[in-house]
Amino acid sequence: MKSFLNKKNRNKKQQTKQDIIDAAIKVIAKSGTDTASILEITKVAKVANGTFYYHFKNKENLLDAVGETIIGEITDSYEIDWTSAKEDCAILFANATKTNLINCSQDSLWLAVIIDSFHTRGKIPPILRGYNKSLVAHIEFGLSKDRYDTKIDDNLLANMQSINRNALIMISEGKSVKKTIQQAIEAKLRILGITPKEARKISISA
Amino acid sequence: MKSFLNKKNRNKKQQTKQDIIDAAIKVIAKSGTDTASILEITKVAKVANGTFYYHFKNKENLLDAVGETIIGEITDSYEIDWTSAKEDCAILFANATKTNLINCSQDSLWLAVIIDSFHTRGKIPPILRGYNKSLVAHIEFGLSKDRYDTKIDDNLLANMQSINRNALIMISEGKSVKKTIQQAIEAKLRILGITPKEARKISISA
DNA sequence: TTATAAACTGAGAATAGTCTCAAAAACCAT
DNA sequence: ATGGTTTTTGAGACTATTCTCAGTTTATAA
Repeated sequence: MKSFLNKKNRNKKQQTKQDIIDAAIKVIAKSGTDTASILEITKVAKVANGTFYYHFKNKENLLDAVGETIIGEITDSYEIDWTSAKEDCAILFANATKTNLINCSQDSLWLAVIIDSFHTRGKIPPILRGYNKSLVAHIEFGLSKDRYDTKIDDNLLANMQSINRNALIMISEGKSVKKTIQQAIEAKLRILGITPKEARKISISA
Repeated sequence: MKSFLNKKNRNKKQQTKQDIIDAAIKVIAKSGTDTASILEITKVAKVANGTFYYHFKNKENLLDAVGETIIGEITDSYEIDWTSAKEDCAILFANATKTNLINCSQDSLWLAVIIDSFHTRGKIPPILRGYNKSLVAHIEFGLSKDRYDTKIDDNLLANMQSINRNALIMISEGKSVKKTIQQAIEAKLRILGITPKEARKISISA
């Protein structure tokens, strides 16, 4: 069967879908994933309620799309090949943390959605999966060089994530971005086993 | 106007109220604060829906009562007068953390509710308020003795709380209580500025 | 026993949310 | 313009939840 979809039409459809995602981000930022309702999202997006169900199977489907939209923009900083890098891995890690937190804080709506995404019951939120993988690679490298002094497990990863999350909350509440990021880096390095003094030095120069 | 409430009757009323709170804890542990419904809570408590509204103004009112019930049982370990203590404050802190985490993990339902209470939008959950106050007193003492190396601010407190929360999550997922608590203590001490080696030593002997 | 106030009940009003669907509108190749 | 196709619409079916209230039950002081 011949498709009558031409480029212009596809753009139109895409645009509506994107409008809904954008509206969802606004609504989630305001009321959180759990309480955000389709009805309000379609109202904000200025489309009929039924239009939502033409583009998305259900709410979960929408949340995935929202997650992907945001992940796509903030995960660049993790794509580091630690093994081939020449600099001290603690310094690289500090820089990656900085870039990442700055990326997340660019847009206050996204910031709110990212913070919200941290608290899920049970399963790991999609936004964090990629982060964990790259984090583990980095810590393993640091351990192999005797640079860190810790054990890699769920607890450690959770603590690292929490430090990120707390930093983002502070930033969203208006605290100084620079200072907050410095503190986050320092806390992470200390947990990894860098001495307090050195952790401070690295965090300040990052 | 004379009151016809005698002791027995008052106990009856209190009992019903307590039944509802207990049921709420069960339901919240299963489905979380946000999705727990009054209808299900009253069903579990084996009282009519209307009875709930006789005892509580609304859901928020109930959640406060639940929080208070749990706080009452777990905050004992914080009631330490740091300034008059003779032992090293880091060791005292490690012991307090241990006692506290053990208290929280005694009852799996409470554990779930406490973990759930950590993620709230906006205001600090009642369960955490008392904790913060005592935590600050402790860190201030440690700083005055040059035992710690950090700055007290919201970020630090949030990170300390997150470490507790993550430990409780690990415990609720079946990880070894002893090991998890040790890790939590170690992470907290490191963030406070104790060197990795000493933090490990203290956490192991706690 | 009886009168009175407290405690409880459950039907249902009010509200709010998800999702379906038949019909309408918009789009575009011919 | 025409007609087939895609996209959008919004009424409403369905489900779920909060909360009210008139009436019932329970307890007990007198």
